[in-house]
Amino acid sequence: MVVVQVGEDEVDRLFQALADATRRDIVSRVLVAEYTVSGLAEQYAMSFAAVQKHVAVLERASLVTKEKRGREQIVRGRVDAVQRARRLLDEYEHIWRQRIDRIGDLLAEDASDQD
Amino acid sequence: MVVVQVGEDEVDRLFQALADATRRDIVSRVLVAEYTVSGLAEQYAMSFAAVQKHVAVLERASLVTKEKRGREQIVRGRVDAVQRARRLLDEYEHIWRQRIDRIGDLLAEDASDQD
DNA sequence: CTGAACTACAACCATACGGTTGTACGTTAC
DNA sequence: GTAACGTACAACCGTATGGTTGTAGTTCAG
Repeated sequence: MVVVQVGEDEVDRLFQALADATRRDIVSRVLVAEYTVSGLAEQYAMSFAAVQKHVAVLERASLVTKEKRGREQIVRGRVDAVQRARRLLDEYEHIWRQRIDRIGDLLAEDASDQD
Repeated sequence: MVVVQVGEDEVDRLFQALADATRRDIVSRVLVAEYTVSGLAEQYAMSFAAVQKHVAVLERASLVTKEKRGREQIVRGRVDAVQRARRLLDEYEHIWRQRIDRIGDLLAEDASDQD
């Protein structure tokens, strides 16, 4: 089977983390440069705690890492998680291509294929 | 800029739709073959209405289409939506590569680059 | 040492989500 | 025409989500 062998709930967390504009913006920022949590919070019109929660969601989804440096916490983006998400979508496209191939097969053979 | 020009809430819907294992399974099925809604519902240990809701979420995210045929509704996967999601993630990787390039620049030049 | 800065976390609120059951309506079959 | 099928949708429930404020613990500066 072509089904990916990553934990389903892990994938859930990945896409769920990406399903918020603020979080996607955070990801694109921390992929470019390092930010402290408060440095990120300054960028958005919401409370510090709200941004803190967003970062926590991203961390649980492995999209960012936090590293304590003195009294501040450095946030960095993890491109490998992004790549994994992209690869999952690649698989869907691959499945779809097989469908196209199968249509070709059906046209070539008899139409007696059901399951 | 490399920033994609798709509505943010549209992207929200896309990733949010993908953030559920049942919905991802539906997508992979309807990318391979056509299903009726009740045909899909048979595949899962949940009520028909629950599956119906999942399909509605996928439809709102443009990941599937529904086409009425007689008394049944045919569900098909839209690979273009999958591709768009994949392309969004591609951009994140691209941003990340630019960061790598920038690090190279900093090493080559003087370290007087801040913003 | 004291105060300010950075973070963590709990409590709370409104809303959305995933699931259920029940009802209603168009379509097919007999 | 009637019964069964496929679908749509509303109402409801428990829980998760995204936001807030408030409190408390570390760490840095003076």
